[in-house]
Amino acid sequence: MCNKKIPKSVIERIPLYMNYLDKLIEKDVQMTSSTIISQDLGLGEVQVRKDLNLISGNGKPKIGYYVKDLRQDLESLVRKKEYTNIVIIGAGKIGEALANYYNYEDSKFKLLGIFDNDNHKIGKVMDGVTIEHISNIKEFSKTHQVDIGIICVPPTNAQEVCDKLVDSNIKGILNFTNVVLNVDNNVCVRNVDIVSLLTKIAIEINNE
Amino acid sequence: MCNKKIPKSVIERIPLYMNYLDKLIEKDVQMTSSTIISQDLGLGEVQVRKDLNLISGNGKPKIGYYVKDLRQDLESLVRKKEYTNIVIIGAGKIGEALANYYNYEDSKFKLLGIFDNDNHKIGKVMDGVTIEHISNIKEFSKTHQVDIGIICVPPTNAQEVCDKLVDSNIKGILNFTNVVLNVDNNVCVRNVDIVSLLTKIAIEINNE
DNA sequence: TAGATTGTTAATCGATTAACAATC
DNA sequence: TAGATTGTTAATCGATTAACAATC
Repeated sequence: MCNKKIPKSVIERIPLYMNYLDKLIEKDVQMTSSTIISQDLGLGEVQVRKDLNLISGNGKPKIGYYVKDLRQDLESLVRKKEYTNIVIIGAGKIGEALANYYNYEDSKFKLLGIFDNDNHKIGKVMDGVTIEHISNIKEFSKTHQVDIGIICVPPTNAQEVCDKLVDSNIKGILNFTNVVLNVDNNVCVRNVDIVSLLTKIAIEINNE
Repeated sequence: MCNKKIPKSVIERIPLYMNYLDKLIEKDVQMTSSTIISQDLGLGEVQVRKDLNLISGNGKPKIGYYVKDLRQDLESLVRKKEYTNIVIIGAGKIGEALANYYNYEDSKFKLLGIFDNDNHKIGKVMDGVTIEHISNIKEFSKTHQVDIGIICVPPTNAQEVCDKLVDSNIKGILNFTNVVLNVDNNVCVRNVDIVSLLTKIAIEINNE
């Protein structure tokens, strides 16, 4: 469908560019350039130039980039519709924190549903969304176009929940457990394990 | 001090190996090998062999590795003392969720303190730790050896809090805001921005 | 025109993978 | 010994950086 394949390394930097451009738009800045962006973000100048050329290709020599156009080019890489729809699985502390997360409101991610397996929680409303039973997820995803599922359940249930999401045709998973999830390679998984992150930091400061 | 410099790419995989070995130890498995590990974790065989050789170097031809010894070699990369001490800055939803995080208990990370700037929260006990005012952090870190600070404050306060941590001689920072923190390069920062993570997933599933 | 910025081509660097000799 | 595993050396791959020509 889209044949412009973006390297992993570039994908890692895209949110950085998006946040940066959003700030420029807030300040009503019209134009920018690879040089300026690279300085402000602490990246290599050529790296930024290559990234932007790949992402947009609308740079003008001597001029640079129109901020709004560039922002739109980034946006179209991320979604072809207005919102990316997400669901949260697991209405515990982490799930709750995510549902309330201060960044959602002005983002293009829309929380469609929260699911849990604890009957005491079903029916409760969290951040304007009613908690449903996990067994409803497949039915739910038939009527709602769910793009990403966020797994915030205890590790023992992680793979089982993951399988349910994949079975519901959800193609993106954000995994907050420390379990290495087993999925088809057409499903995109990213992991946020706090202990793993702390461990990596500990290694780096321990070996300075 | 430690001249065995570990490449970034290897550091990324170390928590994976640690979790894996922990499971083997639970199951009382004595020996393992690069081949087995690579299959179970879905990594390249040579990659695992090279990693383990760099990390430990105690592999025996035809035999493989002693699980417990290998686990200990990994441990000594992460810390030279019993615990890595952490503090949480920001006692909001995210901070609270992290303080209660189900993984802490059996990990080697010890939560020493929680700090906030909201006087209503000071003195409250959260997960057995009393919330203190952020202005106490420097004094606190003189008497406690704090290794890592976790920033869970609103974005507008992130850089200011970061500066306080660095000023308190804390060398590792886990940043839960979407702010690009400005630090000396002897400080190690890792970022966990949910929206950025979701964005990267959205790009990948949008460009399949 | 001169300067600033672009995009591209070539060189370098680092990480992964392949091939293979060494060994318990 | 033969097989399984190790560690190492060489080849490949991808990402970054350097050099430079093109252009508004």
